[in-house]
Amino acid sequence: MVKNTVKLRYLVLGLLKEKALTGYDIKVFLESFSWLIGSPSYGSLYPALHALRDDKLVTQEMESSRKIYRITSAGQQELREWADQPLTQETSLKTFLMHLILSANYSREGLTAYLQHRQSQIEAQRENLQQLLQDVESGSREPLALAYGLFMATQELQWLENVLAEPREM
Amino acid sequence: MVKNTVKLRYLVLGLLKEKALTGYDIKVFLESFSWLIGSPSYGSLYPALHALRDDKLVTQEMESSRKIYRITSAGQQELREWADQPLTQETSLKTFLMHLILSANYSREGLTAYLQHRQSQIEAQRENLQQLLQDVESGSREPLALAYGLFMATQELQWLENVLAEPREM
DNA sequence: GATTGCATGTAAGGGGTTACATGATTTT
DNA sequence: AAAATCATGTAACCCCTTACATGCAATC
Repeated sequence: MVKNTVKLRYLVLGLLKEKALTGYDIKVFLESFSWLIGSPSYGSLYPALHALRDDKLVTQEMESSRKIYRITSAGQQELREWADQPLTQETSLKTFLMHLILSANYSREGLTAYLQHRQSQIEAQRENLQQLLQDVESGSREPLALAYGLFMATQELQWLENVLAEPREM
Repeated sequence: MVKNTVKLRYLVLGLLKEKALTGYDIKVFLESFSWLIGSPSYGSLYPALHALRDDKLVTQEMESSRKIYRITSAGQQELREWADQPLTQETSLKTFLMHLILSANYSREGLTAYLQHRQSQIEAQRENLQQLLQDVESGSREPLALAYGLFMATQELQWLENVLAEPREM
């Protein structure tokens, strides 16, 4: 039975927009980010490709015993519609990085808006973490996790500031 | 029907080891890290607490219309066994942060080993990202995601180095 | 010619989210 | 007394992982 695999669906579609790839290629590329967001298993990746093929959003061709997938115009259409969606509150790092991977599908304005949305969200959470860290002081809490969160929040804000300041980098 | 919710199970158990909490308290605390790893929904959190209670790993008491959960000695035992497990390859940021939150359950040696494991993993992936970024140069790839990954990898390595250099911080 | 890496796939089951529901307590 | 926040819960459904399985291609 063909399932939706919604998140992966658009990630895969976005990668195929850049370049025709095999399932294996996609897996290898996404492995580069596994320390951040993990990497999808073949058990989800291949079914996702089959579903995209069945929905005519990608084509599948054999080439020296490898299956090359190419995005169709219908696929590009669907990807555009997906990218145009209003952004939700939820922006875990995983979701955020996924959007960065698909950033080629955004207009510069859309991308800027997205980055700013992320920025304000992290700013708020950073203050919250700072407060929590002060509350524990010499307490028995989990200061390592709080310290890590605070550090990474600060660094990501730095990165966002740099990227937003230099639009040509986008 | 009571399901297992394995990952959450130990996260919750670890938080309860520090302090008696309600489901709501746990949710609010984990929300502090939502920009990094998301936050579990109540639809998974409450069933996880019920399962822990049914397994006698936590106790449940009413207190002014709130349900306070406390870890039992059986729960502490199970948590220790879980923390003693050999580490797997998989170390997404989510898994890593989860371990940091539970760091109070590790011996200093165990924690050091875990941090070093993470360190060597990120070092390898950082080199890989660097290579990928060079390969694209002026190409049509997803340089924003690669740049983000590389930046965050570098920063996390910095953090790990600092923490490992100052054991009293742990 | 055997081992390792490339490459693709399926079935069962697990762990989670979404959407829906409810009520108590505090604040305006 | 209305609105917002605190607080808990369930059921359906979804997406993904795990474990298993296969075969070709390249290298030793």
